Amino acid sequence: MPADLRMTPQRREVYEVLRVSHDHPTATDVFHRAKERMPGISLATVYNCLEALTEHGVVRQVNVERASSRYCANLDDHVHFHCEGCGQVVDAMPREDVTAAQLWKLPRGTKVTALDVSIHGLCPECAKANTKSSH
Amino acid sequence: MPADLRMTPQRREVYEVLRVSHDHPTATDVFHRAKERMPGISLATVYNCLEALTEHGVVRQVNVERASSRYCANLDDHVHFHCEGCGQVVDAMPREDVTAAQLWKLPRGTKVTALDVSIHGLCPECAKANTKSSH
DNA sequence: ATCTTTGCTTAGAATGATTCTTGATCTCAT
DNA sequence: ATGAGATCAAGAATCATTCTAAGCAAAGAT
Repeated sequence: MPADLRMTPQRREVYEVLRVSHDHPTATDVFHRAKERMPGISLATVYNCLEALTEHGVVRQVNVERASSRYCANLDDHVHFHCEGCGQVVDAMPREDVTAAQLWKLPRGTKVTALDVSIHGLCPECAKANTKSSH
Repeated sequence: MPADLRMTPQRREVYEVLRVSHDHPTATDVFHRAKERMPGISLATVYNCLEALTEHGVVRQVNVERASSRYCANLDDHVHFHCEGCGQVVDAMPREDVTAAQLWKLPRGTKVTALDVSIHGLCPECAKANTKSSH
């Protein structure tokens, strides 16, 4: 945990919710889960905590299209797969090191700081259901 | 142009604005530009037209973090580079065919329909300015 | 130990992008 | 022409998120 991030009870709780959740909850989801153990916490505080944690690189913000941001405590290098059937978001690990500059033509002198990839499609369950229902 | 997309004057104008714009305008940007030649057009109509055009695959919606959606008439396979310095969004073409399944581990049976990549960083101009100012 | 500064939390208001609603208008096949 | 189904415009509504103001709490200075 970064030294310059003051770990208040609220921040600790928000982080703990994310640490044990593997479903990429939204701020509201986090709020409801945190509330179970810390009934006084407010949604604004959850937003503040998520912002502080994100800025300090302790959690990742995951944006899918225009929907509410989701959050994730998995800091390993990974991308997100969004199932268009059931809406779930799951992590996908790279097969090997992938860098943007290797894969896309960028003007000479461009500095890449982050590569943000979302894969859209159907998870195995939805893909199967889809095949069956379509004949 | 898809046969099942009725090309009303408003849709034609919105499409035309995007065709001649290479700066990935937001819905509001498109609204202002369309208004110059079609003063009666409303923002709601621009949103409706953008939705219709997007659904028919004639334009692409580009989402950058939580900011307003941007739109783009470039249908070639490409990704978007976002400069954190000046905020511009530019297209980047793939060096060769890139498929999600090749690069990331996905559960067996996953069906991929779209790969959405945003590269964040500094464009050559901002990168240069940044280096200079930092010493 | 108390004062002060600074940052955190809270509730509620405000913002801003987008979507919805309604009634008018248009298109096109019958 | 006529009627069904789209589309348009204006404004209201929604929803995620951010801002504001006031109270609190911790860390350091006196």
